[in-house]
Amino acid sequence: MFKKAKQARVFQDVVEQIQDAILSGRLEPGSKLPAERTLKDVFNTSRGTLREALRVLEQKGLIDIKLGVAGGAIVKRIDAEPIIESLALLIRSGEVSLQHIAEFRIKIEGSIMELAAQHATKKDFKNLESLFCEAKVCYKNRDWESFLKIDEKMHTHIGIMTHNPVFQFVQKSIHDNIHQYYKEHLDMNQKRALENLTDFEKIIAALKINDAKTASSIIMDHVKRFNYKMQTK
Amino acid sequence: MFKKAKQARVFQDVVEQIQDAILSGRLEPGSKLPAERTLKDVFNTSRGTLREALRVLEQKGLIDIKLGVAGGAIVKRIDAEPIIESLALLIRSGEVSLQHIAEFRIKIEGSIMELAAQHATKKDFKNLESLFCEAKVCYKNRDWESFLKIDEKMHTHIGIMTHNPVFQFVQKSIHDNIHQYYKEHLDMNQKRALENLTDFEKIIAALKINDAKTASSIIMDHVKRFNYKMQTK
DNA sequence: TATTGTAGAATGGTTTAACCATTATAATAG
DNA sequence: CTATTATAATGGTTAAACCATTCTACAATA
Repeated sequence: MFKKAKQARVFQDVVEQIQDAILSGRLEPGSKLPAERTLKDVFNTSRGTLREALRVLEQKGLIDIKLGVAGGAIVKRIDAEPIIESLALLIRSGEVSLQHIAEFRIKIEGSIMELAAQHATKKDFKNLESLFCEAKVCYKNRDWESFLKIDEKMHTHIGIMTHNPVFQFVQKSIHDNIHQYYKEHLDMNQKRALENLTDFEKIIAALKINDAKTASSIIMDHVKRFNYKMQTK
Repeated sequence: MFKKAKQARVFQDVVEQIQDAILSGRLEPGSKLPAERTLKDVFNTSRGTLREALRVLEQKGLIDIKLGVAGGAIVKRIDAEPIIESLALLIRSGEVSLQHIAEFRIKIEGSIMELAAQHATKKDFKNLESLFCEAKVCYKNRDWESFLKIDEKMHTHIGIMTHNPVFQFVQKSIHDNIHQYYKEHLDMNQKRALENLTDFEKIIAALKINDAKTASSIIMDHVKRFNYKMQTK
C-alpha cells in the first residue's frame, strides 16, 4: 500500500534539486554550476554534504567535475555511459555471460538492421562508408588495435542509423563491453579482421538497397561466429 | 593513441578496491562492511573521503546503507535499479520519448516471447498464472492501482521466463518506467483493464503450447494500442 | 514470569575550519 | 613580444566534534 518513508538525507535533497534543474532544462549542457563554497551557502549546508551530492550527480552522468581555478561542476549532455558501466558490472559480477549477450544480440541486431535500413539518411551512409574505408586502411596496415576500434564504431553507427536513441544506447552499451572483453581476451588477427571486413561490406551493400533481411542474416552469422570463437577459446 | 591520465582521487581508489572485492566475490551479497570509522583507518583516509566513496558505491547499486547501531554498508545483490534509473533520466530529459520506447518494444517483445516459450519451466508458468489470478481479483475489485502493479509484474515475469538476465534487465527497465508514466498520465479504467487481462490470457495460452508467433502478435498489438492511447491522450 | 520502559552505545549524517594540489590568468622579467 | 613567475580561485583532503537513529540490555513494574 505505502512505500517506506525515505529517510531524508540532506545531500539527497541537493541531488534532486540540481537534477531537476538539469532535466527541466533550467541548466543546459555545458553550463557551469557555482563553486562548491558558493553552492554550500545556496543550499545552506556544509561543504562535505554538498560534495556527497556532487559525487552522486557525477556518478549519474549528469555533471563533469574539473580541477583548477576555472574548474567546477559542468552540466553534461546525458549519454550511455552510466548504462555501459552498469552492464559492465553485471558482466564482471558473472550475472551476465557473453552467451547471454550473444543470445540478446541475435535477437536484436536484426531489428536494428531493419530500422537502420528504414530510417538511415544519405549522410548516415556516407559516415558509415567513411568508417569502412578507415577499417580497410587499418587492415592494410595490420593495425589490429585501431581496427577493433573502428569495428566497434561501425557497430554503434548502425545503431545511430536507427534514429532511435533506445537502440543507440543498447548498441553502444553492448559493443562497448564486448570490445572491452575482446581486447583483453581474444587476439585479433588477419583472418578474423578480413571476416569482419567482408561482413560489413555485405551489410552496407544490403542496407543501401533496403534489404534488411540479408543484412540481418549476415549480422546473425557474424554474432554466432564471434560467440563460437569465445566459447572454444 | 593514449587516454588522458586520470587524476587519481583518493575516493576513486577506495571505490575500486571495494568494487573489486564485491565483483570478485570476496565480499558476498548480504555481508556487511566495517563501520566508517574503521574503514577510514583501513584505507588510511579521512571519514569525509571514505563517505564520498561509499556514496559512489551506493549509487552504482553495489551497497545499501542502513542507519543505527546495527547499521552500515551492506553488499547488495546486483540488480536492474541503476539501469532503470538511467533510463528514467533519459526519458525525463526528453532524450528518449515514449514513441522511441514503443518502437523498441515492438521489436523486442516478440523476441522475448520466443525465448520465454523456449526456456520457460513449469514453475515459471505456475508463477505467471498465479499473477494472472491476482490480476483477475484486482479486476473484480476494481482496484486499478494494484491491477497496474500486477500488470507490470506479469510483463517482467515474462522477461524472467527467457532465463536470460539481459532480457530480464531490459524488460524490467522498460516496464518500470512505462508504468511510472502510466500511473502519472493515463487513467486505468475497466475497459483498458479488461483489454490487458484478455491479452495476457491469450499470451499465456499461446506460450504454453510453444506458439511464440501468436504470443508475439498479441503483444505487438498490445504495444501498438498502448502507444496509440498515449499519443491521442 | 512476562511486559514495558529506559538508558547506553554504536552507527551513519552533518558541520566546521583548515590545509593541500591543480590550473587559468595576470603580472613581470628578459 | 615572449617566456617565466606569482597569484588566486577552484576542487581534493583531513581532523575533530556533534547530532540523529536504532539496536540491545537491563531494570522497573504489573
